[in-house]
Amino acid sequence: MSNLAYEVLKKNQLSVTESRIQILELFYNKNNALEHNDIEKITGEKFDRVTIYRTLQTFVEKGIIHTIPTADNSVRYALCKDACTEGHHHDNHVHFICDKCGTTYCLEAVTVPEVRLPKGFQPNLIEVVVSGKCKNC
Amino acid sequence: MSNLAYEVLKKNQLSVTESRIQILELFYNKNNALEHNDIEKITGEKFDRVTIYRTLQTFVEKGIIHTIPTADNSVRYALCKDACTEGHHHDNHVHFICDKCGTTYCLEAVTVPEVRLPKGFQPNLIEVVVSGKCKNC
DNA sequence: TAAGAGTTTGCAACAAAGTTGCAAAATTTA
DNA sequence: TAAATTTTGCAACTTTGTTGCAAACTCTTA
Repeated sequence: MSNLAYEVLKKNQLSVTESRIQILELFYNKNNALEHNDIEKITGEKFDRVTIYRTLQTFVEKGIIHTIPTADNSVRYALCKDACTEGHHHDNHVHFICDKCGTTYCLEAVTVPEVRLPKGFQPNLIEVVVSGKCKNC
Repeated sequence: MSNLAYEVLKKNQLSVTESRIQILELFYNKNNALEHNDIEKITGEKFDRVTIYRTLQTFVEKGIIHTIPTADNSVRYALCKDACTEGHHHDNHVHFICDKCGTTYCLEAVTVPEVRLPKGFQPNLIEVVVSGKCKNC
């Protein structure tokens, strides 16, 4: 069990459990976004489906991971930068989804451009999702 | 039955049926995005769930409507501009989702800004989804 | 405008995705 | 280490989406 995952849980005042440690490590090891289904497959029968749902939900609430909007209806999760805190996400980076291999990347280096909205619309969060061919395809 | 819906179906070489006309009119009347569930509720028991799914799918394929990416796992559909043709969507406009009332708008007037990607990433489609408070909230 | 070809619909049955309540197990507190 | 608290796994359920097929409808064309 890695110290990193342990410390992140502690820092967020979460009980340290097998499932939380292992699921969190999955995100640290694989450096791109994961779906609920991926996690279920990777961890095999180790954890109940419900536990995985609840763990992901908890991580989102605590600002440890964030969801990525996709045009198909799949829900993907990725690690948040340190700046994210409970209830307040600041992942103003661009997401990239590869059309070929399906991998979803958080392009931390690419910041979200300014968007001019019509009168009356007040922006809170701007999500940019680019799809195309990734560096490995 | 409106001429507009009828003509759009004809232009796209689709058989003209009750469900297609009525669902398409829904989009023309309500000027913002709709979920499958909305349509089911509005039309009541008039059409089978399966028919609605298939109708939406057909419309997407023909480029009559497009899907909007959302961070929650809901799938929303909105009318395409005329430029969209079968298999080729060009809705390079910004989408706005209101945090308060949940309404999803296509901001046709706001075009998607340029995004600089790291080496090796080739963009194909750029989706921008802004959330916040809309003009009516 | 009527018959035949082709398409679409509704039903049933199923599969996948997500949620809830609750007792048992694990973790934390003191 | 024992009690208090939290989390897990199970069962049951709801919602969402898919597939095959016969019946109904739409389109074609003579």
